[in-house]
Amino acid sequence: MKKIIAKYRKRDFKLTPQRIAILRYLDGNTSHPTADDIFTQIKKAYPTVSFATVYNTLLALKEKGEILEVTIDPEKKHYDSNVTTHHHIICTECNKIGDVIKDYSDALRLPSEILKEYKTVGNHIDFYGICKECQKERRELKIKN
Amino acid sequence: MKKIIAKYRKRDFKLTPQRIAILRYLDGNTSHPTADDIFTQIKKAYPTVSFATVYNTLLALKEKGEILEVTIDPEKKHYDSNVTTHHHIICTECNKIGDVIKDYSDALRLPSEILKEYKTVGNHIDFYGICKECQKERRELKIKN
DNA sequence: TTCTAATTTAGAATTATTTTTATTTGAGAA
DNA sequence: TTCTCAAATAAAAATAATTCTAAATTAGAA
Repeated sequence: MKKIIAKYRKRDFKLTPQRIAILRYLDGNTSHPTADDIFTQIKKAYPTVSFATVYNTLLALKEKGEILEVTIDPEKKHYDSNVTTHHHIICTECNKIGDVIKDYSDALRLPSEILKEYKTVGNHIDFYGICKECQKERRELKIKN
Repeated sequence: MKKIIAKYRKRDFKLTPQRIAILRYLDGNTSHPTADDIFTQIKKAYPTVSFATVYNTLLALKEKGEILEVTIDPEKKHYDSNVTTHHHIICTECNKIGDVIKDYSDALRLPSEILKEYKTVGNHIDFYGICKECQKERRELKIKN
């Protein structure tokens, strides 16, 4: 974390205690939190923190390329501090978002009609599945019924 | 369209004039409209139509598997009457959503760690690019400046 | 034609997110 | 260390998408 603070100090990003708390919370966090998750967490240490601060900070970090906004849950945005190439797998039962560390870029050749029409700049791949815990719950339900 | 009406009449889906108008609007429509787009369109013929009707109808159709909810725009849901395997390409300038008719299912082999953890049920692939019109606009801007 | 459960409507409520505004503060300059 | 001010904060209001509610209407079965 020391490193992180030093890094931001150099980068036109005023380090306030609230921002440091948000950075700390996001650093290495693979839970893909929403703005509300972050707000709830930061509120524990800074009871007066406002949503505006959380959203402002997330926007600033997004613009710096330090975090990604994850569009995968139709109800709300999630945030991911892992900006390296990876994908997500969402449990269709509990909506938990997991990481899939793999680069599929070579596998996705677009049809020539599309390449003619678009200057392509990237892609998103998400997977859907049922996680181990939810599979277990399903088995237990089956036994009961 | 006659066919469509006959099809729904058989399927536990009460056909009201509003619903027929929504079905007509969605049939073969590749514009990936939002609930608001649909509402605005239907209002022309049925000025008293409410958002609740649009959302109710979309939910019913989604549950029947007749349309897909497209989670690609972080601000709102889009709907797609094409339920066959295909993908989307979003223009990063104008946010227009285009179709990519191609099946990549063979190309996406999940890592074994994931296969151990999840019973996989599907995937979503989206592409990002700049569409022809926006490329043109960019060129014209460059000339002006 | 009648009946009834499903659907529609208008409007209020809810939820996520953004904006506004007045006040406070981090951090560089003196 | 203190001063200064652009940037950040907090509280609250605004906005936008979606859902809920309760009363009125209606599609389609009988």
